[in-house]
Amino acid sequence: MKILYIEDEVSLAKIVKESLESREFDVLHLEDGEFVISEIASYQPDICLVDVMLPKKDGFTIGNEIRQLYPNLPIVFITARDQTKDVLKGFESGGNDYIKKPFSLEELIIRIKNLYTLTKGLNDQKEDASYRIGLYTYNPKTLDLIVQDTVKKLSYREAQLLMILFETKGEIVNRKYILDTLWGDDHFFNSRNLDVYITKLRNYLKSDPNIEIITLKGVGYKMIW
Amino acid sequence: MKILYIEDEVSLAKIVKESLESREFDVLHLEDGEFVISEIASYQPDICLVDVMLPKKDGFTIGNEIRQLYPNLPIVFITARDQTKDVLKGFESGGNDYIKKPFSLEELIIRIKNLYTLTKGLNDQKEDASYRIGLYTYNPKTLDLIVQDTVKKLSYREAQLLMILFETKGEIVNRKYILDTLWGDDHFFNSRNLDVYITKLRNYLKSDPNIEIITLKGVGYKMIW
DNA sequence: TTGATTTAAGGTTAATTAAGGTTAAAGGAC
DNA sequence: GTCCTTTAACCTTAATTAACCTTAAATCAA
Repeated sequence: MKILYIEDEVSLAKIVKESLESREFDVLHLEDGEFVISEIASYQPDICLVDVMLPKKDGFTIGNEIRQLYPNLPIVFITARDQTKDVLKGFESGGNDYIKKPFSLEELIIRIKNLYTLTKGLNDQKEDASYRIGLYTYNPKTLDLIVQDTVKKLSYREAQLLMILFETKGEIVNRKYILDTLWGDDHFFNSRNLDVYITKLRNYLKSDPNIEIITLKGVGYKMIW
Repeated sequence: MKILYIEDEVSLAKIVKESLESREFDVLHLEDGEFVISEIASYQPDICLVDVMLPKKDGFTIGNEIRQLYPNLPIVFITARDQTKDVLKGFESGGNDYIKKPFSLEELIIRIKNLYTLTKGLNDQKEDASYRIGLYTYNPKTLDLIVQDTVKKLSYREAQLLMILFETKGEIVNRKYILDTLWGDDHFFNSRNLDVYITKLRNYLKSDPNIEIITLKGVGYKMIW
């Protein structure tokens, strides 16, 4: 996880950078925001940590510049103790947070992690993405299978099976592979179990006639849409 | 091991103090040297860490005062980057050291370390470290779970469970892991106990519909928001 | 070679069992 | 007493097992 850190107090910055690095964060420290846009372009940070009180350009101005080009890049502002909340209000959107000076390192790390996980779905397609299966949308985080207005929450087993079929879309998955993956072995009872779950999924997915879970007898399954 | 730390830059001081404390040092921070003698008398430090550049009374003056009354108390001076060695020469005796700003925490610790001992006490100075859980804010120190205007004070067990779920946000936690961690074993009664606390937490957290504690039957739980 | 028959694999639905949820009451610590 | 934790009773739902049905491949008779 990469953090762009803009702070003019060199003594503080050095300590914070060092501490963050000891916790496996990757930190680039800048003393001012002069070249922040080009730095973001080359460094590709996951989060920005910006001191509000800066000599050349103040932190909010920098924040605005970042927002315009990178609307989903989370920013944590570091503000003076006595600064009012009102000043920050405009920035308290989903992608921002602030922390008061003097701050606890623990608190800073928690806020960074929190903000990052909150927003990572926005920039990063991988983490919070939902999958499209024909007319359906499946969200692996919430286990929700959605079509039009209806939401079906899948059970653990259903979700596991759907993911295997999704991952191998258009290809053949061996029955044995599914059984071993989900139940640990391909014992007779589990085999019948799999049949049951295949039926369930076919049922859940029947709103879209183009989605098919094709049986390849003696071999496995193939899901297409 | 107790450290008396005199530093006027509050931001830097807080981080240094916290970092030292996280390594089992006990730190008393003063923003100036005004009452240093009485503080030493009551706090009984093993070492003093003194910034040279202070607004009211400069660090060397403080050092001299300490020396007169406590000739054997070691003092580490923190000096500005461009300050010459000559200024410090008079103080480079057996009982003193100095470190240049900006300094590495590791370097500081090495210099202090001659009296390093492990103590059990954890850092209890963390002021308002709090966690964000959806619309909620949770303060692990006060055990307050806050949403809008309402504050719910969690019990010990509730807090433990919430922390486990929080730490593993978005990931699956095994039921067994929770049971072993909170109750020491996964006997039947404890298992029912866990169910009770899951219900409680779900209730407390229901103001934010995006927060879910998903059951993965036969496996565990996954908290998302 | 081709259609009928066999057979094993898988499909469907329902019953059973096990896991967990909910609520309330009992027990304990302060 | 009061608050928290544990125990308990009963309820709900998911996972498994079971029974019976269907289908596709394999075998076989003409």
